[in-house]
Amino acid sequence: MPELPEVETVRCGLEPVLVGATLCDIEVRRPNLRFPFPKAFRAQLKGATVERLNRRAKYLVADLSNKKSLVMHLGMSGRFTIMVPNATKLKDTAQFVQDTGANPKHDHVVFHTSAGATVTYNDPRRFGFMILVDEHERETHKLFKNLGIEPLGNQLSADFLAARAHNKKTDLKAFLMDQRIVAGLGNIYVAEALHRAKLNPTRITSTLATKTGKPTKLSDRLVPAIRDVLQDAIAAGGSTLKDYRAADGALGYFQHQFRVYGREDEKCPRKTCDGRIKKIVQAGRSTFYCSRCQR
DNA sequence: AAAAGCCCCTGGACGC
DNA sequence: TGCGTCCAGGGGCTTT
Repeated sequence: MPELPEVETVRCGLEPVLVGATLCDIEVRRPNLRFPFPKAFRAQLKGATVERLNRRAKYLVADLSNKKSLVMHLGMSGRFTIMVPNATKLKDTAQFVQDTGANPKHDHVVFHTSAGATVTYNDPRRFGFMILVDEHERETHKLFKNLGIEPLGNQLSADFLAARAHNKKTDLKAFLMDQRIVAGLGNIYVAEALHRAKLNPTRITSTLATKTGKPTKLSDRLVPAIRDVLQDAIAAGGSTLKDYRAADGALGYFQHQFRVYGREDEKCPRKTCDGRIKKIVQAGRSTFYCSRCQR
């Protein structure tokens, strides 16, 4: 499910409820998600105060007062819902639960804050996970140490892309999906960024750079395409496919702005292009693009 | 070292 | 209505 814009939307929703809150209890309703919960998971969280809630790539990182960080990944189907004290009247609660559309049998973790709020993690496919890392591991843990740059930070540049693309034989789809290069893009936003940049997802990555590893005009185009699509998606509250919701239960609306993703056989949305959107499979996953204007 | 497969898991859409 | 099949916002791990 969630790529960078969805995770950022969730982070923004959770932040006002969790930051500054003390976790007075945690229900862990099964032994594992994708990975087993860490030993003493509940005990380590209980009584801790959340000092910050950050996002790194597609991870949420809650820094705790006990010098640990709770690292959470939503996998494909993970979502959070918040209930605050004012909405706990039975009728409101029932309505709210119904509105979120989540099957309560997949409510795997419930955080209770001292302010009376409840934050529930629901994840039917259980590809998500939660782990605890020590303060000193916040950047060196194996999940983080190989992560690439944040695409919305100032490290993303044509020079950077060219340097990483130099001599690479993979295609652009794989290049942008590789979290070790740029972290946070996924299947949707790679497709959307490549359309905005007029670049074919099957293009060989090394063509983003000259023989000496300097940027070509192609990498110049790719940088704003990546930034813009992510910023636009965050502004729209992410994308809602199937069951994604922001933590406050709101739907994201960026899916209405998809230019190619899920639009097989539709006309290319670029006004000056009369191509149609194609669907191909790369590395076992669908790719949507216009073969006319994306070269 | 880089790249390609396999796999984890549930549920919704579709065809018969 | 009830199957069986395919597909889905990810990424760790194993194999080439």
